Amino acid sequence: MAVSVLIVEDDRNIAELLQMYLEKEGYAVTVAADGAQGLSKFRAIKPDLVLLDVMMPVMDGWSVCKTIRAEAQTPIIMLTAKGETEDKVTGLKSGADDYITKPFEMKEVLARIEAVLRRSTGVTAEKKARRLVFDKLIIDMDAFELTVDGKKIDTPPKEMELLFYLASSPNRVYTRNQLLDEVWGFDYFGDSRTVDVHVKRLREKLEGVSENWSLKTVWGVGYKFEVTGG
Amino acid sequence: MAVSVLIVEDDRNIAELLQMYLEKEGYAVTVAADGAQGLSKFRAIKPDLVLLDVMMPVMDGWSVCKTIRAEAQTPIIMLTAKGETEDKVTGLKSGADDYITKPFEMKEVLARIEAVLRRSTGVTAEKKARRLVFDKLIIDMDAFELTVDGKKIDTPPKEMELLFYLASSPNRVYTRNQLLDEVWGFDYFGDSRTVDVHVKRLREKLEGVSENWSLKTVWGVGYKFEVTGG
DNA sequence: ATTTGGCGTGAACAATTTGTAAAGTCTGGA
DNA sequence: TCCAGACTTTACAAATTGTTCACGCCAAAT
Repeated sequence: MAVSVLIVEDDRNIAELLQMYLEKEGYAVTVAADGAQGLSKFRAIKPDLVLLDVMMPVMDGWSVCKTIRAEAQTPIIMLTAKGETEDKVTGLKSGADDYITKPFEMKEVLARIEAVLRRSTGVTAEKKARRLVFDKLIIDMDAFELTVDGKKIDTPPKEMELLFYLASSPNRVYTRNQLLDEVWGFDYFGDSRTVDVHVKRLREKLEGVSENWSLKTVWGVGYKFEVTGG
Repeated sequence: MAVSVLIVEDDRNIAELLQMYLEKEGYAVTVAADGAQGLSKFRAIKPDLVLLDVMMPVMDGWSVCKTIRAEAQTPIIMLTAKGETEDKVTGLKSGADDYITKPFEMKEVLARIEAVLRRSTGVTAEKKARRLVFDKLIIDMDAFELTVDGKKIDTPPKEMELLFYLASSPNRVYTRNQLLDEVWGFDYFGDSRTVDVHVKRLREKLEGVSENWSLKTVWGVGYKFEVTGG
């Protein structure tokens, strides 16, 4: 499957240039003309990487960057005008993975994209992403640690795995049976109410920490890890 | 190319039911009425997946399962009567990949088929669009969210499914009985006026939002989701 | 205009689903 | 073996949804 790149850039010339070049290199490219549109396209297509301009109408690059970071680990490369060096700090703080200054050469863009993808897929190709970061919440399956509001919370395996699974696809609903299949294993034949109990215990650990996400019940269907735009 | 499924089941009703549903989902279905026939058809068409009943004349499910396993890695899902929990162990030992207990819901069968295929090959039948977008209206069955005019509207399962079904084929009329079959399930025997009530509640949520679409009554026939050129 | 069957609506009732506490079971380590 | 923590099951109240029913109105046919 092709690697997909979302370009968020209001200057149509630059956007088209990038698109043309990247498509020639075999990337699947989507273009958004402002921050708001970028965010909505991001949610719709879940690209492998985002090229994000800083100066944009409607919603600037930093905001988009932070919002994306609150929902996903997708690598982000920021594009900014020359001379705004202080932006670099802001950008990296907002969660960007790399940083390119205009005017840039296409070769450089390509090189950086490949570097970032290598870095992130080097982790995700073999293993899946084993670490999820949301606002005030870190789910680290490598260290097997749950960090809530800066504090480590001792959490049993099943709860960790359940939360990790739900949070891996924010906003998506899973039925109890799906969760039993995926978290407990397809050969598990227990009562589906077991899920309820684990959700309850997770909620005790997570409640009141952030307005941006929560474990939500979808009545008559199941559960989801809901993330509201930050 | 279509994904092919072989159903080995001696109960003609169940077999036809499964066939109908799976074909509607885009699978190429072949049916065999007993174990021996199942095995010979398996060898002839080499399906991508096998649905295998346990209790059958001529050659029971376990034997067929073991024989298939000796020749191929094709995923196998066993079908068995309720309450025979020890069969679960036997089934998994015989090499089955999953296990469904009768009576089952079609949705669950589909979910399990897709789960097994995803595990083994990563290929499933074409997915339907699970998300419909109209002017000021988003029906998202993955997140199980109805968004009207930018606001999320809390909507019960039946209403969501009914709206989704109607909106999947805009301008097409469905009779109450068709809707009961498709949304409520073929085995539902309630009053068809139930549909009216759900339509009414949907209309309350949707009224006055857009000129471009509406839930319309087709007198003497049924309902449709009407979309006027946008 | 009248008639007839279909439809909209509100409310009562039934059924299902969920939150939660608590008890029971399992498991690995001391 | 015993213990402690983790997991599962059970039970029941509370919340939410699904269904039925009755009544009055409306569309279409005569």
